[in-house]
Amino acid sequence: MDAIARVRSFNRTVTERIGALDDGYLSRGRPLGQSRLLWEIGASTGGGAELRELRERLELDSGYLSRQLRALEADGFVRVEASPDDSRVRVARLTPAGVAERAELDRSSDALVGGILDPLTDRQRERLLAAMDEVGRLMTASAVEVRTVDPADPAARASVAAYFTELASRFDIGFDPARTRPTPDDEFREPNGTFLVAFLHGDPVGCVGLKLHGDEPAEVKRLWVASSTRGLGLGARLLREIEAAAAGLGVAVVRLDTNRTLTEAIAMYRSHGYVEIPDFNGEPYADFWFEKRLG
Amino acid sequence: MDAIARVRSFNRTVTERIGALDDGYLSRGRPLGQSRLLWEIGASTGGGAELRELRERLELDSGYLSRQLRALEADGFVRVEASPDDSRVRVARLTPAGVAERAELDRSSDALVGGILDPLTDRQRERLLAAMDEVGRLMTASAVEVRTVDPADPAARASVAAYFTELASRFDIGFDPARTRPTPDDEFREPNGTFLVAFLHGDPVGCVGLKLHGDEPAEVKRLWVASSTRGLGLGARLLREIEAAAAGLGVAVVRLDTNRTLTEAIAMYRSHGYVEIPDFNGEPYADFWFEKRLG
DNA sequence: ACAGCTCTCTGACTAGAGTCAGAGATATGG
DNA sequence: CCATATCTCTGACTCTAGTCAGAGAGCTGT
Repeated sequence: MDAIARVRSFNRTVTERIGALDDGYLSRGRPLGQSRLLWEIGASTGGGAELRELRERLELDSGYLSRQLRALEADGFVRVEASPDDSRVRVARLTPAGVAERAELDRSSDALVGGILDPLTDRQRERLLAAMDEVGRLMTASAVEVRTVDPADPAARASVAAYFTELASRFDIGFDPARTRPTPDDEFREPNGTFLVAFLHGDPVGCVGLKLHGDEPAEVKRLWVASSTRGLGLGARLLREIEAAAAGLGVAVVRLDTNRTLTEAIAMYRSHGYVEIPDFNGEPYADFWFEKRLG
Repeated sequence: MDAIARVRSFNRTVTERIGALDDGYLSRGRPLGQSRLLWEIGASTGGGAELRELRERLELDSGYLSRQLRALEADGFVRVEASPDDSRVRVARLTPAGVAERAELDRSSDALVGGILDPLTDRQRERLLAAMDEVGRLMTASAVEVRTVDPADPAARASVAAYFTELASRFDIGFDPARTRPTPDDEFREPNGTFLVAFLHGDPVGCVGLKLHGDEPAEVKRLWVASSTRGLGLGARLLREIEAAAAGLGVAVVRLDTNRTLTEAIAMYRSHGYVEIPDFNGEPYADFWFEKRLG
């Protein structure tokens, strides 16, 4: 059976069984949308959910959301009131009855999950959960999109900021961006270089920059993967993609530096054909320097 | 993370990505139901699909199906005509335009599957497909329902018939039901015994019978698993359930006989605590006899 | 031949989900 | 303070999906 047929067959089995999980929401005699909304309002931390945020999360039309909330209000599960900060913004919060109802939804959904797990032996159950985790991880990995982005773009800025924060927490000597060798935006922009950002559901979850040095080897910098997406092979993917971009720009050799605390990164460089070389840039935070000949 | 949370998380990831596969059907500007129908008609072998069969397969209301077909006819994708055998029955077949349209649907659905698989490395892809197979298998296993059924019930009859057919094809000396020791229905009925059938989507896919012998050990017979559901642990499950049923009827020891060609069954008996004993029933087709003390 | 059944079709509904335009209230920068 | 933008709400729609009752044509056993 070829790959596509296997995915299709998976799709059939899973949608049939997992699709039934939505029935938990339907089982309380309320349209699915309202139950989901009830659930989502309850999921918001503490004080309730701003409507605009709900709209964004659930991708709902504003008129539609409004009507759904009215229905939930009529049932006494939700109260909608103006936000104290900005009275254009309205905030939905569950009433005690709403909290109870949501707990009931949870329970019936749990029961449906139980219907899937209970007929299995412990060993089968463990294997199913492990396989589910694997499918979930790899499908998440495949949902990640890597795009060339201008280094001044908010997504690039956020990525680099997160990268620096990460360095500060990992390096045993801390990290001060001011002490590292600076790289102005322009050096990550064609024709001087390029910058890639990995997005998951629109949020940046990784990045990598490339800085050309004329005939000298180009430099790979700012390779970062959000902690939420570790283990998906995203670092390797960014590395592959930046190497491909470099090759496309006529680069024959790439170099990079790294810190001794970044052990996974060092292992990854070695396993992807990078070989250790002496200090080539005097970067104060670096302990190791690597090089790879492309193509 | 507990089991239920893991299933929920799987659900979220998968429905988001896999749900998109339906978009392939929607992408041609036609309601989902019609595209599915078009696809299903094309999937029928050769001459077209009988409406009653389509209705059954897709669980559609007869009026609803009729309307959908009219729409597809109006688009020139389908012709519906009376069956030559029975002119109450109508048969839907694709026109050449319909065949082309269906191929187009296939292509856009393939492209969506590709969108999932393409961003992955070969190794990741192989792991994803393997994990999908595993999830599919185990979720199918958990969809199997084992019920006590009267031995005269059509599902029980069909199971036993399939069991005999299987024996005939496996035994090196063939199998003639008339030569085996007969078991009248009543011996698989309480208070003389019991009979379990495993159902998948309403179809029988396995069975097992129990025949009491007063204070003597009870006998497990007719243990069968459909070839379509091998490898799901269904044989072991039926064995467990019949042992539980036996224990519930006060049985302390169960026995069974088996043929040397049924090697998986023999291995299963051994691994489930059955020990070999001498011939206790003179069954002409048996080569091995086993016994297990319950509880 | 005809009663009773099977199969399909039509008409008349309902419900959920979602879209769109614009009104009204409130904030904010200049 | 005014123009402009933001946020929510209402009213008026559309579409898909699906249900139900009953009519009409055709088959089958007696």
